[in-house]
Amino acid sequence: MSVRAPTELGLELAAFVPYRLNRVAVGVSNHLSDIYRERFGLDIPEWRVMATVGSRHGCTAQHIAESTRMHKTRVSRAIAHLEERELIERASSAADRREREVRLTKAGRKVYAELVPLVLERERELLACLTKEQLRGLLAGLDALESFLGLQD
Amino acid sequence: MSVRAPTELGLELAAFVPYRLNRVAVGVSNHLSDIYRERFGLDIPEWRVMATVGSRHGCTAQHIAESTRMHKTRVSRAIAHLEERELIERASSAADRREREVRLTKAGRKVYAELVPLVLERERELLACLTKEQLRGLLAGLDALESFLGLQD
DNA sequence: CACAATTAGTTGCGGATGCAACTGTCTGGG
DNA sequence: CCCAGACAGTTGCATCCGCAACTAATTGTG
Repeated sequence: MSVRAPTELGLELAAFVPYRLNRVAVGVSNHLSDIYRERFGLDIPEWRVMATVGSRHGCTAQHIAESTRMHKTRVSRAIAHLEERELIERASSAADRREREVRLTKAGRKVYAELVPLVLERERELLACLTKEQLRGLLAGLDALESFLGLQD
Repeated sequence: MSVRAPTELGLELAAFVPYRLNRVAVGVSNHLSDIYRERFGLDIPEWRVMATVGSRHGCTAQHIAESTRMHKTRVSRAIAHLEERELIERASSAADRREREVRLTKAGRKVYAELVPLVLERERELLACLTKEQLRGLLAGLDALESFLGLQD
């Protein structure tokens, strides 16, 4: 199956899947970030840290970095900002004092509890533009690409 | 606070479509950039400028910015780098002297001619991990999402 | 024809980011 | 028991990026 005419010499970015994927991912991210940026003042790394910490009962920066695939310095700085805003708190782990256990504060849990439903609703709105077959195909395509690229968890 | 099942209110990033799209797009972009970064020393903005200019016979920075949806300053700086490397050249437009017509130099056309087949081959390799059904679903999903997000050309 | 508004493109600046080097802590082979 | 190496996390530094302000040229409107 050919994506474009095989005789074409040039490259049309608008039909080039890596480029289209990037553009759609950025568009979806912007569409979503309206919520956590404008309403809660979070940027992308901070939102991802909140999402990761909120779905567990405490975790390390190392775990957040692996889970979100962000660079450890990006995680470190996002954690520092969130700690300043008192949305998360850290305690040195007793078992390994190199580690610091990250948890949501009461204020952080409040933000998380407000934010998650809004974000899931945005996802639902977004996916509503797809037919069931398109959604199934898109998810299957993402599965296959994640597998090919070694991105599975 | 009330007891709740984490799967009801919690958010699992690994199953969250905006996050999966971003991760796959970054992975695909890295997979692709091995070619233009390591073999030709181009970064992403430079590669996109080359791809846009190469498929036309001269265009303006404005056109490149619209076509690639990059910020005009990002385009301006990429063009400056490529001009230093003598892969592109600029000439003031006679019709509108604010504009500068961007073209590939001979060296630029050589890089473009080598690069495009390699990049298209990478895209083919990537898409080969998908079944026909998955590819059709993915492309249909991208179409629908681009339309929903107002990203059509 | 004059001048305000618009457009193409560049640049100063503050903030974000990744890499490498660093601190402090843990661990395993001798 | 000790020290080299590994590991968690932070920070200095160079670079990248977008916003806003700027220059220069064009267009529209009276």
